[in-house]
Amino acid sequence: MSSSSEINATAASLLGFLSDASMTGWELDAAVEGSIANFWNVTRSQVYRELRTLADLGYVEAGDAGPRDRRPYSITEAGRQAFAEWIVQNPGSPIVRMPLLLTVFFGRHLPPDRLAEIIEKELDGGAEALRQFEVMQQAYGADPFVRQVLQFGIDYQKTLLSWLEGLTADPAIMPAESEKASTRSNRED
Amino acid sequence: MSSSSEINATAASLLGFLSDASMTGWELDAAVEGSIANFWNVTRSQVYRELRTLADLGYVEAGDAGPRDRRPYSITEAGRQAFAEWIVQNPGSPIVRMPLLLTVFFGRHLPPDRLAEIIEKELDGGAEALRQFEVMQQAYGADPFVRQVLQFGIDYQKTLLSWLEGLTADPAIMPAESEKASTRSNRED
DNA sequence: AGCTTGACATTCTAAATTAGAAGGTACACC
DNA sequence: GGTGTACCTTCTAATTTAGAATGTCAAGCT
Repeated sequence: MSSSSEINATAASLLGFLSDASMTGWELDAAVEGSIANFWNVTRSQVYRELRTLADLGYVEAGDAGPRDRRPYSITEAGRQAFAEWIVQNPGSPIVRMPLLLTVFFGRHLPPDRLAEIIEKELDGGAEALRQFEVMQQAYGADPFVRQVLQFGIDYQKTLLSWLEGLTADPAIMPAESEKASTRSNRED
Repeated sequence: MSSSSEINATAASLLGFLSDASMTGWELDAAVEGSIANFWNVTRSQVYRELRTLADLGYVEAGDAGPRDRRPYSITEAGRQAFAEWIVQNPGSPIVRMPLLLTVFFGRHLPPDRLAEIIEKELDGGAEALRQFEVMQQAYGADPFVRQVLQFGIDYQKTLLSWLEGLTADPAIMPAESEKASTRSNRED
């Protein structure tokens, strides 16, 4: 009630990063990409746009342009306060778009072979993502909060993977499973 | 390559519903809300807009307006084909926005008490969502594909819940946990 | 019957968001 | 000293969103 200007979660995240160190838009984009991108999608243009908005609000301050118009932004006292006000709020409801679940939902319109292919590919992708998260947890382990978020990524990927395996094992979905894993190792691509 | 007009996943979903029965925009919105809304967000306006687009493309046909401008749409042969072409594609990558994870990620800027509150609330919400999915699985159990999608919802919620419980148990995150579960069963609301 | 209320159904509009093209700079290497 | 590539920001058109605006019918009340 006391604060009239509510910032959105993306802007708030930028403030969050900036409260550790001054950064340019480019660096912020990289920071986002390397951390929260998996559960909070931000495009590069949005980083720059929000940065300008935040500057207008007085929450960040642009330093002098460096080498390639490289402009470092630093958080202001007002910015720290805005961030503090944002983060105590109840987090909003998640918004997800999972095309895979759409495909499975309408799966009865899909040739079983094709579905099997799709699931196989998702299994590969999921395993890869899981590995990524595990590597990141090694690297970023310092902050326990960050560590827990990465842990969620790991838990989630594992859940996804075993669900996918459950799909392949469901006879109502994969009826024509005649040949088992024996011949599997032959085919590669 | 053979098809020039690619439809988006939302439009495709509408075709998916319409392949079972003709429906009005309102009914489609309700169908979406009662099934895929959890993993594919669609607003009402988008339903109507896509319906018009699909009509322009010849994938659906509008029937005569009924009682309250209520206009039933039915899928055409071309529509069935477009849907068939859409569903065999590789599902795109998921896009998620989870404010909760943002909050935890920046959790060190948050008073521990407040974080505990937030987690508690999320635990409640998650338990409720889990119940919902379980009820839905009872009701919609007919189609095994739908059943599996609901199963994913259940698995996911369970993962979320145990992760949240892990958070409350992490001393690096919840340092001031003095009183344990003993008094918990008393409070009901 | 006439009136009121609320649920039903669609359309419209302003704002937010996105993807990615466009424009420009500096550094490293030849 | 010239050239290519990676760096860094800005811009624009298209898409998407939330929800206000508009209107209709049905049921219950007097």
